[in-house]
Amino acid sequence: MTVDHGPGGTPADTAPQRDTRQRRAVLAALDGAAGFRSAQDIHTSIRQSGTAIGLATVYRSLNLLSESGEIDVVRDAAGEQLFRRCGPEHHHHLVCVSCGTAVEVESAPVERWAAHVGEEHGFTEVRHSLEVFGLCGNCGPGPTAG
Amino acid sequence: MTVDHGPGGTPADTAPQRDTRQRRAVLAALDGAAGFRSAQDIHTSIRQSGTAIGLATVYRSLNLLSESGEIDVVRDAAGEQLFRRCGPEHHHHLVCVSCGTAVEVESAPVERWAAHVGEEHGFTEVRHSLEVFGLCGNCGPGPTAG
DNA sequence: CTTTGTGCAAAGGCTTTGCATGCTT
DNA sequence: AAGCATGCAAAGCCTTTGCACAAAG
Repeated sequence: MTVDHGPGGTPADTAPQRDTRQRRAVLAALDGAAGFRSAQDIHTSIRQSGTAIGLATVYRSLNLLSESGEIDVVRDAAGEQLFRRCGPEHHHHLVCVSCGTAVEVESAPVERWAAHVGEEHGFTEVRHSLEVFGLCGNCGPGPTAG
Repeated sequence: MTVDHGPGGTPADTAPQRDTRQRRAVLAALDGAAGFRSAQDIHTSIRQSGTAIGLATVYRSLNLLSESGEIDVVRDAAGEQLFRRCGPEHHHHLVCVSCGTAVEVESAPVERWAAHVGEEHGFTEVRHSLEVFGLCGNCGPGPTAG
């Protein structure tokens, strides 16, 4: 899944970024989304809401945002990057494979487990990526959903 | 990280596959590897060992193998697919980011945690993908490695 | 005015696909 | 003999990059 905050946790190397309409639109699109969204979805969404913006700009903004640690990036099975805005703390997501809704979940046990496993095998600078997928209550086993 | 056995566990829908030299070479390359390898690495490796094979064939074989559940597929941060042969059982890997060595690790606690988290949020058909990365003993913090 | 951001389109990398031929069964 | 597998190369997809213009500070 590849959640990538970077090995060191919080990058915090926030370069002075300008305040443009496009940059704001990207943030807004992220905020308005229930779960993870692809760059192209975000691009389409912004355009549909009336703001002119290029796909390259969306990618550039998204990359800056993720480098600043302001958004999380995961990668789906197809290799497409998915973005979501959330706090800088380390956590994981429970993602609905049907509607894309994502819930941030407590992961303390996993954090410990990962650290433990790493030490046990003599690994250092241990980090991990984890995503949990499933069908949420709304999309769950029903007449049309599965 | 996206380990993809498919939602149902073991696919087992093994279509009759032919026994070709190339197919064998791919399996052999996987067996001879300490950890995960990219399709292109495998391709190069096979050619270097004297077997003629096309890149497309490597991809096709790898895809068939993963669909049959004979190999695991993960995806690195760059979006490249990495393959590794391992048993059909569900497990996870501790991967060295430097040399690619992969260790299969006990994951019972994580299995339970994932199932628990899913239920707690009303999710069904819960599955997960997880990889732990780090520097192994050989590549660990040293004069040139870190 | 200087610097950074934007747009368009082309390029880039990884992966898949089309079509004729070879090998497996 | 029949059919899947192979090879090569072109196409496909997502993403990044180059260059000139516009906007932000």
